Amino acid sequence: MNFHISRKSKLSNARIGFLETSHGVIETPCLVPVATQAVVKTLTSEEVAETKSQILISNTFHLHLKPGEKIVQKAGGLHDFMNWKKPLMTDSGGFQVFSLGFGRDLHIGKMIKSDAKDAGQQVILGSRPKHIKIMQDGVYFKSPIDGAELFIGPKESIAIQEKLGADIIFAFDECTPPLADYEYTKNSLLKTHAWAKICLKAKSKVASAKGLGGPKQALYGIVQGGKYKDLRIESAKYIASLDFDGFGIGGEFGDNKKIMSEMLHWVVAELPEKKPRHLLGIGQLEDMENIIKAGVDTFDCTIPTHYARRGIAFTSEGKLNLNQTKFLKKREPLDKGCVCNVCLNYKKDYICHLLRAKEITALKLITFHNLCYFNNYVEEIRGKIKKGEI
RNA sequence: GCGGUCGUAGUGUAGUGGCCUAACACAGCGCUCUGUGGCAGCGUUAACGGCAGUUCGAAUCUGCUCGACCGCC
Repeated sequence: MNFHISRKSKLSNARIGFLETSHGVIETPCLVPVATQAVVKTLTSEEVAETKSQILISNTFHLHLKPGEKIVQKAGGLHDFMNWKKPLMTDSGGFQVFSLGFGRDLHIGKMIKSDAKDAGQQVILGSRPKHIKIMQDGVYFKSPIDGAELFIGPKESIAIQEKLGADIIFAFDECTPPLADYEYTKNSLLKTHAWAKICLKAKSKVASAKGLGGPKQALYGIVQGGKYKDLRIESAKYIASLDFDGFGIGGEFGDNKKIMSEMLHWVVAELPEKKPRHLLGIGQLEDMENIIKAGVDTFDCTIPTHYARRGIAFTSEGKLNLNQTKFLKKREPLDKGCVCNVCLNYKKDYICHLLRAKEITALKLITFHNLCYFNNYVEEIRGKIKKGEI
């Protein structure tokens, strides 16, 4: 993998870059749609390509469970398996350490809102999640399929990701819970750092016969540190000192936009200029300009696809909940300025009807539109950087 | 015409004298969702067919009435 920066903003940390992989080049900053189970839910890979999506991210944990990396490897790797010709990333499973652990116990996501804090819940040093065991060398999960104990540590994650064969893979980390106190976060950080080193060591230096894994596969380290400035900086410094091809920034980012930008600036200041930075799991429309201005090159987010399946379309008029009956009377496209295939061919009344009739095509149409809308939105931001506006 | 059964939120049901300020599911309306359960959660709107009576007290018992369904002439 190669990364070239073609333009740097004079007004911010924003930059235009080209990330070259063996499956093509992507222009950054760039949204990475989420294909957890080797599919962008509701769409075929060809349809995803039509939404101007440049790269997708799949998930190590989920694909390890189903269908298992051996099946994918036999199919020739993820690209062939899912018929996606462009670049791919795989997340390491580190997020599942949170989402299946404290996330599940406390019914929280990584973006905690202040009312949950008021409930007095906290994760302190010594707290243990109910359904998984976080150990020094990895994590014992319980398979949701047959309840079998399932161990994933840094070595295991890398081995799986090499078999899956994405262009960019991530180090195994613990996504720190947003309710974690300083001590827990610090301790968690040390684990993530130790695992980062093991991941680097575990990664094959020689290309396999099938071209999966090996030197062509880029490995990103992940910065944690929660909401604590000194820990974020410590983590960024440490991860940056290791021989990673790029960097992921994970964990929580506060509960408002201002804090998010601030936290990103702490981290980005410590990362090498020339290597790509990926922000994990963040990408609301209203966040995009800020995270890009903070110096983020790629970012994955479930918002466009996840919201689509709840009937919510993103438009220049804001979020529209197409379940609402008022849309049955609107004979107009989701967004009047959008030229995506859905907006050119379908109207709100029809999509509203499909949603209310529980027809799966509704989810597909909105997913397609939302991805187009998000990708266009990022494209516009790239345009602004090129024009020197941000 | 006679006999019987039954009428509870939009729909389907629960409740058979006081714990009913009437419950549940779905539908409706609104909100939440950031390294994804095509989920889920939260809030909210909304009903005892009608009229008399019995009773301290009626969705519940009685009478009449209206309506639906079934059976028989």
